Amino acid sequence: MATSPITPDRPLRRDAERNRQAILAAARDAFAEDGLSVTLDEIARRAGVGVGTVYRRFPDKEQLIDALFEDEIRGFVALAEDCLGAEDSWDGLMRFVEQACEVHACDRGFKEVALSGVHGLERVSRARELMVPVVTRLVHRAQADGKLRADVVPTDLPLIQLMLGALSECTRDVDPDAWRRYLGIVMDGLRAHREAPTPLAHPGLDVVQVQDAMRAWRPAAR
Amino acid sequence: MATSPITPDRPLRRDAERNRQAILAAARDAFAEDGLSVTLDEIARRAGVGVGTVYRRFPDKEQLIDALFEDEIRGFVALAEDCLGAEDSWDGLMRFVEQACEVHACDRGFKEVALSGVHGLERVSRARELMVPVVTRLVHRAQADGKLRADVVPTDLPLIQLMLGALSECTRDVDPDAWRRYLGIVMDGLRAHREAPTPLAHPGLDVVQVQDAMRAWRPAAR
DNA sequence: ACAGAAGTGGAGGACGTGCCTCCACTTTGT
DNA sequence: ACAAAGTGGAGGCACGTCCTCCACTTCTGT
Repeated sequence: MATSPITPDRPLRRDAERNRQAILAAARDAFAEDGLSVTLDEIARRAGVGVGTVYRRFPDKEQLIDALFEDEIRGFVALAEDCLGAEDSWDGLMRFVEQACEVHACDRGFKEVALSGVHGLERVSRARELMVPVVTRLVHRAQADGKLRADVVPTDLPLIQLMLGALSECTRDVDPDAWRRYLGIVMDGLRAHREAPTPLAHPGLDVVQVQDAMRAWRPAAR
Repeated sequence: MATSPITPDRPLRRDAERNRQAILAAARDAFAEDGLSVTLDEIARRAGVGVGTVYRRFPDKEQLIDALFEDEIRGFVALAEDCLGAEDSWDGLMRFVEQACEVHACDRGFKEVALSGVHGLERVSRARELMVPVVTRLVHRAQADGKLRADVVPTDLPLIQLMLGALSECTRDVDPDAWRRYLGIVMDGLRAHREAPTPLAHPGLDVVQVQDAMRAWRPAAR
């Protein structure tokens, strides 16, 4: 028994590694389109492999999520740090919230990982925690400049994201950019001073669109 | 065959009518607490009757919902009309949105019937449609007075409700009135003019509360 | 008081959904 | 060419909801 029969980190066989990549790619797409609730069966179907293969590579969905989203979250943190460097503190904050909404609007999986707190293992949670200090500094900087109303606190931002995310979830099929309109309204509410309303980036929906959006709204289950 | 053996509108036997009322009351409570997704089995349990009894009285859940919520919606329309009578048009609008949030926050069933558009039969849908003209007038009146920014449209209101509703769904167990804070921010965004921020009615949440709220957030299923 | 109509309850069947296992088979590397 | 590695997908399991069914109980009119 000089060498154990299975070395834990022996590289995968070539075909197996190819499948692993296919699974990751399929999962990324599926999660982005349909959110984290897609089944591993569906991911297998998209990747063109059997369910068994998926389960061998990723013992459960959480590990697949963890592997996929750690990088994405870190990338997003970097993006937030970039907003800290904007010359105008309000623009930086605004850009941050807008980009967050953008990502949430086109990647449901990311949104769920970022907002929900229940998904992901250590790696993702640790990455998520990196957000806190950056957001705090974004808020305080804009307040120090007198641009952001003094009575908001950093923890307001995730909740505002949550509101806009819920909206964009409903309007995604009706008018995918509708959230920009409501982001405009909320941001106007966040300004410290403002004589006139800032023009809204997006037109209002008509009655039929609102009806369809409402139909898309699903109450939290159970 | 002078009289058919079963007259369609013969009154129920006394005990049956008592049970019917118990079912309606239990359903009202259950829907308010847990939303429309409660099972008829659960409603039966709460009413202290068997499932069979519930199914005999209300062939399916929709009819039960229809029977329950028609009145509630009409009552709410009346309340909206009342806001139209407020001497200050902005206060009227504000009161309307606030009351809507209040109802949504403490009666999940009502919120789902009012917002989702998929529940309820004719009676409820007809009642829901009564809202449209009232909301339109509330908005136009506040705009005519120069209080509400000119670029909002009546259809913005349901979507704003939806945003705040999503938020209040998440924070209900952490801080049931947290929605008031974000309503304050949004309303400030809706004002046509405003030098300084209007003081917020509710303090911000701390980091732990936000974490718990996020944990409560459930992405739209499937 | 009694007959028969009306009403009851809740076990359990039908169905749907998602997770994951298992093993006869195929592919790869040496 | 042969063993080790990898595969696929049918199907088992667990769960949850909806709703039916019928032996039993309760009511009501006479």
